Amino acid sequence: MTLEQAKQQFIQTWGNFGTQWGINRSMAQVHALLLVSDQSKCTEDIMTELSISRGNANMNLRELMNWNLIYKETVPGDRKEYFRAEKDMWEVAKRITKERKRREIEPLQQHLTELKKVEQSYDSIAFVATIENIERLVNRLDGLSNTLMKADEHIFFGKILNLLK
Amino acid sequence: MTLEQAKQQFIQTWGNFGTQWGINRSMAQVHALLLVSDQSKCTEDIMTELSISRGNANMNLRELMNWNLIYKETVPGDRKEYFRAEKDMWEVAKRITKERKRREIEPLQQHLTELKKVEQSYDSIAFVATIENIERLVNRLDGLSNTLMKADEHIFFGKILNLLK
DNA sequence: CAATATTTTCAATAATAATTGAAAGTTGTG
DNA sequence: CACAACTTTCAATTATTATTGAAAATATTG
Repeated sequence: MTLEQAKQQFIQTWGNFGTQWGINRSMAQVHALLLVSDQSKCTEDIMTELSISRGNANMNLRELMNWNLIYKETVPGDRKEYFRAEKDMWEVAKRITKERKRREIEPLQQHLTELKKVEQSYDSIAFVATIENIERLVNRLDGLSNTLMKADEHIFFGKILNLLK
Repeated sequence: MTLEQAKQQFIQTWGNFGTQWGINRSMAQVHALLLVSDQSKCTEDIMTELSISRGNANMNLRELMNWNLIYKETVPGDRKEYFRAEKDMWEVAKRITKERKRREIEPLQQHLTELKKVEQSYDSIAFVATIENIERLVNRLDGLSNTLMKADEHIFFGKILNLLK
C-alpha cells in the first residue's frame, strides 16, 4: 500500500465512522484529510482532493472550526485562508467532549429536570423514579466529561485502567 | 403537566437525542415508550401509541433486542409477544457500551492496524505517527469500555470522580 | 474606490435513510 | 391439516439530510 493509498483509505474509513456517529461524511473526511496532511490546505485544495463543492467544503470547514478541531492559517503573500488540524489526539478528544457536553448532555439534563415536575400521583411515582435513574447516569457522564477535560491523558487513563486490576 | 403529557414529552425528547447520535427516531421512541411503561407492550400497542407502521415497529423491536435493551415476554393465554425494557440504567449503559465496542471500536482498531502497513518512506513516518496517535486514543477508549463493563456503577464513577479532588 | 480575489449564503437538487403496508412466512390451535 | 393469529420481509414511497453551484457578500490590493 502506498502512502497515497493509505491516506485515501483513512479518509474513507474516517468518513464512514463519522456517519455512524451522526457526523456527516464530508465533515469527517475534511477532518481526516487535514489530520494526515503535513501542509495546511486551502478550500480549493480540499474541494479538489475530496471532490466536493465549494459550499460543502466551506460549511464543513466552518463547522470544524466551531468544534475547535482545525485552525485557520495565513500564508504571507497569499490572500487565501489555509487550514490545519489539531494533531494531538488527546486534545481532540477533550474538545469533542467539551462540545458534546454543551450540545447534548446539558440540554438533556434540562429536559429531565423539567420532566420531574409532572403532577404527583400514584402512577407518577414509577415514572419519576425512571427519570431519576436516567438523570443519575447522565449526571455521572457529565462528571466524567468534566474530569476528562481537566485531566491529562496519563492521569485520566492511568487511574481508570487500574480500577479493576 | 400530567403524567401522560410527561411520558409523551420524554418519548419525544429521547427520540430527538437519538437522532443526534445516529440512532433512528423510531427506535429511540420505542425504547423510551417501554422505559416509561409499567406493563409490557405488544407490537399493536406500540404501533398505536407511537403512530408507526407494523414494519417499523417490528424492525426496531428486533434491533432493540439485538442491543439487549428490551426483552420478549409471553402472556399466558395470549399468542402475541410482549416487550419490556431493561430499567436499570447502569445495565443499559453497559450494554450499549458493549455493543458500540463490538460495532465501532473493534472494526476501527482493525482498520488502523491495516493502515500502519503502508510502505515505508520519508513521508510515511509522519502519517504512521498520526495513525498511532489515533490508535493510542482508541485503545484507551477500548480499555475504558472494558473497565466499565466489568465494574459496578459505584466503583466506576466513584473512583473516576475522585481523580481530581 | 474600482477591480479582483476570496468567502459565504441559500434555493434547488441529489443522495440517503426511514417508513409504509401489503404479501409472504411462521407458529399455534382445534 | 386447514384455519386463524401473529410476525417478518421487502419493494415502493416518503421524509430527511447532504450537496451543489451560482449569486451575493466581503475583503484585499493597487
